[in-house]
Amino acid sequence: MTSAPKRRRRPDARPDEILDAALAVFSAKGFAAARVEDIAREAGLSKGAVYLYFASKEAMLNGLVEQSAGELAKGAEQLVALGAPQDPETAFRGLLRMLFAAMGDPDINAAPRLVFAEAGRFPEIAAHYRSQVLDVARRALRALLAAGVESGAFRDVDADAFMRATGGPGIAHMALTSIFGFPPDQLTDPAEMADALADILLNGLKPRVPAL
Amino acid sequence: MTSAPKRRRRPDARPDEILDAALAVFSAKGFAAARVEDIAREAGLSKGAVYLYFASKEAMLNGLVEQSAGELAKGAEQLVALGAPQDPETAFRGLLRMLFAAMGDPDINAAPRLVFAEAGRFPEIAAHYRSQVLDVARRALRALLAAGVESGAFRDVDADAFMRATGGPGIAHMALTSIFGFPPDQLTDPAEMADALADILLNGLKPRVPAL
Amino acid sequence: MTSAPKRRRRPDARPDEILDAALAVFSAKGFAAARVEDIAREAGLSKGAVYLYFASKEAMLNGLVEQSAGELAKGAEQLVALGAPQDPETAFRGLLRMLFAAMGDPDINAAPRLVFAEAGRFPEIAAHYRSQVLDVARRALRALLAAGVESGAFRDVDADAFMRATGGPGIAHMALTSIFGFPPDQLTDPAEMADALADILLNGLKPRVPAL
Amino acid sequence: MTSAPKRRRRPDARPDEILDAALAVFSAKGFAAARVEDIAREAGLSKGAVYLYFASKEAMLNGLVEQSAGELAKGAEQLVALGAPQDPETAFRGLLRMLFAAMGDPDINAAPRLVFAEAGRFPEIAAHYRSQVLDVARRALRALLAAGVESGAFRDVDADAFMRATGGPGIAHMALTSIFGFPPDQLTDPAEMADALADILLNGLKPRVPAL
DNA sequence: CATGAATGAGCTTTCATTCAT
DNA sequence: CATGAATGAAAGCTCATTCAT
Repeated sequence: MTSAPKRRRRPDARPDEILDAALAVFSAKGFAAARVEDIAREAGLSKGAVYLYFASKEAMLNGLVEQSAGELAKGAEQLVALGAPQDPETAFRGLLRMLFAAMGDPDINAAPRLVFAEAGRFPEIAAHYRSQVLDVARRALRALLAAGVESGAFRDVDADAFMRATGGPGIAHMALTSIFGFPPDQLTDPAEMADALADILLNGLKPRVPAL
Repeated sequence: MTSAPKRRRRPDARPDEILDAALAVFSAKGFAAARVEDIAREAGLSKGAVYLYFASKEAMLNGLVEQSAGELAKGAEQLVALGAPQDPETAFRGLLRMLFAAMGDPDINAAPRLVFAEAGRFPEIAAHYRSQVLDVARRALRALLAAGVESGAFRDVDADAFMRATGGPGIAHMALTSIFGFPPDQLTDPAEMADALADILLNGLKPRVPAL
Repeated sequence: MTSAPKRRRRPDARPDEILDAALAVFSAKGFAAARVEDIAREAGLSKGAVYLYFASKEAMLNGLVEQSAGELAKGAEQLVALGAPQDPETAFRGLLRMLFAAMGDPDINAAPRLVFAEAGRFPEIAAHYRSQVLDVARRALRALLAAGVESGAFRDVDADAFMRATGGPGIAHMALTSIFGFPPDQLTDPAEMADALADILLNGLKPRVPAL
Repeated sequence: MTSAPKRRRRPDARPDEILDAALAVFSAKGFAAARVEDIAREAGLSKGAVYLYFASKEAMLNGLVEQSAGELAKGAEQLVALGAPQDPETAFRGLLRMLFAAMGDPDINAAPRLVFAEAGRFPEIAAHYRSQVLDVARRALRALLAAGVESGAFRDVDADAFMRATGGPGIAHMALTSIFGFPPDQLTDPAEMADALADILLNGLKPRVPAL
């Protein structure tokens, strides 16, 4: 509560503060159109100070992506690992709920949105995301799928199709809400949306009755 | 059919040639990093000539988006309108096949990818896409859903959830293949992928047996 | 006498005009402190236009050095080659006159001064000057010396010492007049200065009388 | 004589340590491109500490020049003053030896090289060097020349020409070896080079035989 | 005395846009 | 219609200098 002395607030928080600011500005203007000075101002620093912590604008983007990729992958993996063995269906519902909650929150989906927008022109970022997020997610989903097949809850569908069926709606949700400002007609609550999806997908994954 | 001297084939094709070139360059470098000179070269014109047809770089982006939005919406609408009344399930399968074929082809998905990447910073583009593509798609899907419910093929699920469940996997497919270069494990053929998805979703949409 | 249209005076003279301007500005401020904008203004162009002809500030320096090195070496070589066979002493006097005339004229010695000042931090420039100017000069002097020895006009002194004895005073002249603004006490005319030097050196190079 | 803790050896040596560091960095990169931080590191200090001793980067350059100018002039003057009365020829040989030894040693000629490179854009430095070094050297040479004339060893040549003939080869030696990395063909030893020069010049300065 | 985080002016370079030809 | 030289407004990055600690 003491007066904050302009300079040197939290000694080691600077890099993270800058990354937060960078995410905000990149997210708002795109990487190429973002100005370092804007990031600096957003972080409460001068332009030059930013370069004490990051060697270039691109270094900030990389730092950002690494940070977010780590969090993302860890989250999904844990969730699946936790619930899968006991009850694949419940684990799947939980996964979708988390996915929609994250993808529907502009603050949380800012990093993924950025990666979507920029990965096309930064092969390193694409590769990093692929190995740190997508591959991890695929493994997690494959495990979940295997557990479900084992328990008799799921049919043995193609893992890549399963990944698209599961993750795709989340991405679509993000795009519709945070990029296009699409007004939701009925299902405003992410959890309800997730449950509605889970309802369709779990039903669709269920083993068919022999007669059919 | 007379021999054309390379240039000035169809006197009015210039704008479209430029838009094609612009799509290629925007897609490769992003709007902000794309140089008008590159677009001009790609179109076989001088830098100055481009400005005879478009008032600014942003005008090219708008033209591009309008063009692509028109095509996209028309395609989806027609497909649904055509097949829906007779056989909603077959129409749905056809829709998914078209979606995956389009989203898996880098030449075709270039425009949607671009819109995804740039809509965040161009509200007009977002609005245009929303009204010309998303709203149209929603109406078409709603009609398809209604037809399916009517015929007893589908349950009456939420339309927005249905849209996410249908379009999402297509977007995911585009991202995985064209942005992240994700290697498909088993399902390389878009049609098979579409069918696998249709299999899951149609099953999931099927009305439950009362007993269950 | 027609009105000069601001743009496009002599179509292909631009690079040379820019190099002239660059020499003036580099010479006045040094390479590092020179601003491209100053060069542009000196050349009657905008900042950006300079980059239509040279890729970078350093490219201008290189262009400058190459240009000047070529002229310099050619001049010295021709002079020596012309007079040496007939009359080494006269050729030597001519060489010194040319050297002092060049080194005493700020417009002419600007390029050598620049090379002196910057070669230390641009190894390529040093190497280029060494091979294109210094080595050529050494060969020319060696030939002159050999001709003089043959004709009995010179003793057979060390070629490198001869080079220092001949070129050094020229460099000193340049430094004293153009760098330090040293006021000449008596010998203001470069030709007289050259002749006074020639008098000392030719006398010193003369074979000693056996008795002495 | 007690063990010094590395830092703070001689309390007043700091300025000189900084000047040493500054000379090294200026010499390597040129004044404009030299960074104060590099100088500080070279001197084993923090960037800020340098400013406790020098008000600005330019102040370091001035300090450096003053220091070196003093040493240089004093050396030459003493040498000439010492030997001139007794034996002008020997004094001249000694002067040349000292000159070549100094000009051939990169550590010793660093300061003169720097002055050569920068005096053009720092009028104060040029003026200081002119009055503290060049004028002193001219007086010393004039005295040596007068002594030689008196003793019958030298002809009465122009003093400025004499200065160029004496100092020029030294400057050339410095340039060839320390700036251009010119490979010496035969005379590697500075003393031999000085003697070869002395041989030519002393011979050239000798009064002519009446008959000639 | 000493530190090093912070500042901000200034520089090189790029590129959308214009316009004389 | 077409060209491409020219413009000039940015923007990324550097670094001399300051100052709270």
